[in-house]
Amino acid sequence: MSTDKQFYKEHPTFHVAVDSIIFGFDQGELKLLIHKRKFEPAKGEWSLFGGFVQQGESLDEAANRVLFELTGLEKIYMEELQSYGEADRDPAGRVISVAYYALIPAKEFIEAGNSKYGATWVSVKDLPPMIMDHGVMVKKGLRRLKRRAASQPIGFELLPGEFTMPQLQSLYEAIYQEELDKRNFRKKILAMDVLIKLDRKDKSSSRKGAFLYRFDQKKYKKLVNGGYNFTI
Amino acid sequence: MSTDKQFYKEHPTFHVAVDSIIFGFDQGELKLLIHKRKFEPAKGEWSLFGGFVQQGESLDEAANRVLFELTGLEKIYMEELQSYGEADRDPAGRVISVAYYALIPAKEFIEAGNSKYGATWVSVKDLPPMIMDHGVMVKKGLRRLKRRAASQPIGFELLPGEFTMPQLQSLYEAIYQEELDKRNFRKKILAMDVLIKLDRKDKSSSRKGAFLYRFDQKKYKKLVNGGYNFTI
DNA sequence: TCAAAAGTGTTCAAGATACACCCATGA
DNA sequence: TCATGGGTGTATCTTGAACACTTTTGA
Repeated sequence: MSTDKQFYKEHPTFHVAVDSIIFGFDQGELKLLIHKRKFEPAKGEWSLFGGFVQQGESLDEAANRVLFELTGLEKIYMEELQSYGEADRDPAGRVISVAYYALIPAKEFIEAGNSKYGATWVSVKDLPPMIMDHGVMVKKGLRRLKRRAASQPIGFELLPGEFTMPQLQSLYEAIYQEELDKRNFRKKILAMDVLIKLDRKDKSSSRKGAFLYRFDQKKYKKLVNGGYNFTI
Repeated sequence: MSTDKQFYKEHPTFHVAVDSIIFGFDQGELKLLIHKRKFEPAKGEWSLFGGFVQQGESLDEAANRVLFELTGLEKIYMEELQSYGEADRDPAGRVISVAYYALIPAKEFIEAGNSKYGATWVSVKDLPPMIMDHGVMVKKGLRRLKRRAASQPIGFELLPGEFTMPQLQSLYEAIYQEELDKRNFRKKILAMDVLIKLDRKDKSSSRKGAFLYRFDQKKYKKLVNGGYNFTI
């Protein structure tokens, strides 16, 4: 075993960071959580939330830790997006960064934006310039979100546990950046038979009120095991 | 700037490796290029081809270098798949690995398999156990290939520049692991209008001979820019 | 002449799209 | 009573799936 370590030792080591593309949904808009960088270089410029991987910590663990330190949120939907390893991507030294994207439920939306880290939600339709390759990461994250949302029920991660049809539709419209026909949308979603309709209404956005639904995780898993394919 | 380096310095560094899932297509079968590991631990067990990232070298460059050193091939289709960063994934020490998948054209198939590194092509339908998390990587690579092949014309990367319809269909059957109807397959492919039919035939597999086609890269790019979506 | 692979069209079913009006409610 | 957003059904078109026979040619 000592010979192997010998072997590995010939090779260089690198700082490894995780950067998170954190999406939220509010006011009918898809938003991204960013902050102003606290140290040089590029101090004061917009940046994703990131941090260095520590000893004994996996990449996933590092990503979850960084998100937790920032927002206090745990058990958030997170998925690796892509690694960024250009030798000169960080002017302050070589850092290999693994980008993750995360979906924050609407319920937790406000608090996350009010954290002590100066986090700010910005609309994905109007993104400011960001440091280094963070803009590239976000673009890639958006593309991935679009594709994933069409083929897997991850949209629900961006909504509260109980939501209305108009809310759900508005979310998909924000992700796809296009308007959908509400009759066809309902038909499609309900045909998949993964929603539970509650007998309560949400009256916060209309006098009539809209029925609340819940996503049926168990039913969904059964369908998937039976070879079912979620598609919107 | 020295303060930043100071800042980075507080954080640990890691060995970073690339591991390549190398697919080839031959005899109607989708195959994977692997070799027997040359050093402890797990010496002599099946392993993907990998290597450590070097100073001044990006991840993509490292992946291409490793593939070149192994097969002598350049300009091969390669794409990052996923990073693997469990703290204990390598028993000989902490290594963060970035998995890539590569598609080797049929033409280069044989030479790659005959390299001095003892490379061996194995059918993806009958994979041997592999070291560490390499089996997991391959599974993920296969899933990705399936999805990509359905939505982007990457299948052509696995064929020679000129190919016949039966060959192309056989490739898709190998990727999807299911049989396709040849009339429907032709209809779909030809309807996309990205193939150039040549007036020559390949007679190596039948007396009648099958017409050769080429993939029309330019036409495809135009279609994509026009919002077209490749789908098989 | 015949074996073996290449090539070709049509029918049917399902899913996607387009589209317009009534309902419930609080102010 | 009326303004606002929620809710519903049908007709048409497009797309995918199923399916069988003829052609070419070298041995």
